[in-house]
Amino acid sequence: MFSYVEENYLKAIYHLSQHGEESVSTNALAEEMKTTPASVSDMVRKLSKKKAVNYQKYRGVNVSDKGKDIALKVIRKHRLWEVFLVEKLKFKWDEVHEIAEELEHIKSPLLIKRLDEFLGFPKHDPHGDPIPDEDGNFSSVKKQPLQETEVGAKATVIGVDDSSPAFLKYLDKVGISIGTKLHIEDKNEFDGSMDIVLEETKSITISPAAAVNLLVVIE
Amino acid sequence: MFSYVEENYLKAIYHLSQHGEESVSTNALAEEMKTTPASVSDMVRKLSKKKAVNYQKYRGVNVSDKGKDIALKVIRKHRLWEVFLVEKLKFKWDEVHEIAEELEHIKSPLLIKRLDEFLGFPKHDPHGDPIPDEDGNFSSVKKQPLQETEVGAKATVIGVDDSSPAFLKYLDKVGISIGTKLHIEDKNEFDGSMDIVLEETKSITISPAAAVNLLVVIE
DNA sequence: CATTTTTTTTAGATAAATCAAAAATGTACA
DNA sequence: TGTACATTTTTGATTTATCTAAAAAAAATG
Repeated sequence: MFSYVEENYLKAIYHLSQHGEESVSTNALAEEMKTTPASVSDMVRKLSKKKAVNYQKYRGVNVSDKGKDIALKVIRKHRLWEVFLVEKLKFKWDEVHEIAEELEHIKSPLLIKRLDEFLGFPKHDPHGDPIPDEDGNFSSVKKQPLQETEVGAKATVIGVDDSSPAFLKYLDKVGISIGTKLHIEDKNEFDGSMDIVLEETKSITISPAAAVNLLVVIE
Repeated sequence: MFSYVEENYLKAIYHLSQHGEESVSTNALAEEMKTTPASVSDMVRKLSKKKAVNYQKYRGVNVSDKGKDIALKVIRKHRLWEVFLVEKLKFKWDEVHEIAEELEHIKSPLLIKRLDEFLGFPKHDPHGDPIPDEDGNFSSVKKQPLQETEVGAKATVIGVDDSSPAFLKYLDKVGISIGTKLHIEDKNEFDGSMDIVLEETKSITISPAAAVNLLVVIE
């Protein structure tokens, strides 16, 4: 139905219209897709003929309901594969994007259903971005840096902002990984460090530098 | 370097030259690839220019060392993904081929290295076909039906020939899956049934109908 | 509001993979 | 050994995605 390339265009149009203008310009799309405005014009006309986008010459473009559905399915696949790569194959957070760009175009819906199940129905990818469900709905829980979470809250680690080897090594050392549940005991005013309890057992103190880069959702 | 389509041609040429003639005809390749002889002619000329095949007009075609290397890498990926689909995602043996046809073209060599590791370095796919290693070498152990294995032997289940739901359900019920280790206690002459011990603990009797469809390697 | 600048589209070309029809080559057997 | 049949290649076209250069439209500016 839709080619690999068309899927990528739809994903890019959806992406750009999400953070920023509701109507996406040809130039902006060309930059995102690393191609020329001329190619974008052609492709957008084609997607319009297929009813995947709303488009009027010189007026920018936007995904239609149909296009949005396709874009969200691709995003769902991308993020599930990222979880797989990090959690099961031990890739680092910053190594997975390129591979997931390929994997996201594998067609079988049953494959994705089974993968989702295998991964335990994750709601966020390793970057903390939400994974849409089969119908394109996002989980309502919002990610936030641990730093901004108040004392007394219980939270689950869903990802990191900083994926430097040093930080990942540190997390490994103190026993934090995706899915780790934690309880915030106290914030120390004088240096901003936080006292937290991991999995109701291990107490640690975490620096503000680490806490801003650790993404959690509140339970 | 080589496109998705070129990889498939190389795989098909390698495949056909394996069981049968050493030189592959245009018509045979067209049938295998579900395309026309005209298309095959074009592609083969192109692969020849790229030094992936040895080819002389009207004389058939064969993979070069370079082409063989590519074909084996694709086969390795295909079979590793099949193991993943069956063992981890609980697909049935006969559902995985089509999906693996897509997955085999994902490029990242690191992905395959990690996948191999994650799966425990399997030597055979769920159909009992050997998985080439990174250098294209096949394991020397040969698969055989349990039926042909002699009394006293210790063997490991590597796959099945029959993937009907009924047979798979039966295997599940008696506790046989890929990797199950078994010891052959006795063969009963009168009906050809076999007494075997699974994982050194569970004794069962298996009918000849089941034993011919169960593929094992001897340890 | 006319002119310049920017953005976008169109036109014409190219590369990859394909096909149907026509031409060339090889094989078989009478 | 030559003709008929089968196989293979070539030719010319088509589709998809892309590009450069040129034209058209919209936006910005004085």
